[in-house]
Amino acid sequence: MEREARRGEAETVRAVTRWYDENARDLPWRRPGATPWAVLVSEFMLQQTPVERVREPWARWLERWPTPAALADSPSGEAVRAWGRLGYPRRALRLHGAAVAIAERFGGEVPADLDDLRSLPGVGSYTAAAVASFAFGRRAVVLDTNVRRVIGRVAIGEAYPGTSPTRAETAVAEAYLPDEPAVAARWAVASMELGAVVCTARRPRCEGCPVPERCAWRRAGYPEWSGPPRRGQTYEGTDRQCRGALLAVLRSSDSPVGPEELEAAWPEPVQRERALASLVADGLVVGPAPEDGGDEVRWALPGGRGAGTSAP
DNA sequence: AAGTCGTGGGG
DNA sequence: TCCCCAAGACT
Repeated sequence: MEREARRGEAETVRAVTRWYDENARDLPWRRPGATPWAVLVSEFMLQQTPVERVREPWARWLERWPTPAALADSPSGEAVRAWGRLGYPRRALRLHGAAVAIAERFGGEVPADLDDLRSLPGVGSYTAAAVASFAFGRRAVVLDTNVRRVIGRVAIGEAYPGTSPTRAETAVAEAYLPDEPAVAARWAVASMELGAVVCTARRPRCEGCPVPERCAWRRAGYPEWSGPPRRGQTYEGTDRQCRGALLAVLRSSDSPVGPEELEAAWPEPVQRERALASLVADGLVVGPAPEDGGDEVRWALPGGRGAGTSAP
C-alpha cells in the first residue's frame, strides 16, 4: 500500500517536472548565473508580492548590492528606500539584517544549511527551504502557497485556506519529495510553477494541467472550500495604509521631514502619531534627531547599520 | 495563535 | 466597483 502510494506520487512528480521543462517561465533569478545571494533577495521580495512586480526592483537591487557584504555596508534606510513600493517594508529591514548576519557570521557567503538560513532575520521555513533548494540544489520541502494548493487539490481533494501549513500537510508534502536532491529540487520549482500559472487560486486552467487524472479535487467535482470563511483584509483607513503613506513621504525625501509634510500625507492626528510611533518601533523611521540643531521635530529613514539602533 | 504588516492588478 | 489575493514572517 505504501509502495503503491509512493509510486503514484513518483508518477505525479515525473509528469509535473516534464511539464515544467516545457513551460517554465524565464525568471532572472532562475538563470544559471544567479548567485545564492540573488536567489535570497528574490525570495524576500517575492514574499506576498507578485512576480511581475519584483523583476525590476530585484535587478536594480543586485546591481547596487551584488553581495551581502555590499548591502551590509550600507545604511538600513537605503535598503528601505530602494525597496520602493514593493510593500511590507519591514522585509527590506530584515533583508538588510540578513546581509549583516551573513557578513558577520557566515564569512559573507549565504549559508546552504536549513538551520543556518532560518537563523537569518526574515527567513522562515519556506524561504529557508526555497534557498536551500533553488540556490544549492538541496533536498527540502518547499511549501509555499502554490505548492500547498497543488498538493491540497491533487492529494487531498480540497485546497487549503490561507493559514500556515499544518504538520499533516507537511507530511503529505514529504511523501512527494524525491530522494535524489537534484530531482527534489526540480520538483520544488516545478510544483510551485504549476500552482502559479495553472493550478491557480481563482479560475484554475485545468486544460493545461499535466496531471488531471491524478487530481482528487477534479474527481470530486471541484468542491468549494467547506471550512470557515476566509478572513477578509480591509485596508482603507487602517494603520497599514497610514504607515504606507508616511513612509512614502520619507522615502521620497533626501533630507529629514518636518511635521507639515507628514500632516499633508495623513491629516488625522491620532492615527498618524500612532503609525509614526510604530514605524519608529520597527526601526523603519528615526527622529527627531538631537544633533539637528534647533528644537524642530524631524523624521527620516534610518542612517545607521543597525535596525533601530543608531550609531553614536 | 489569531492579528498585523503594503501595494497593486485582475476577475 | 468591489473583492480577492500574491514565492510569508513574526509576535
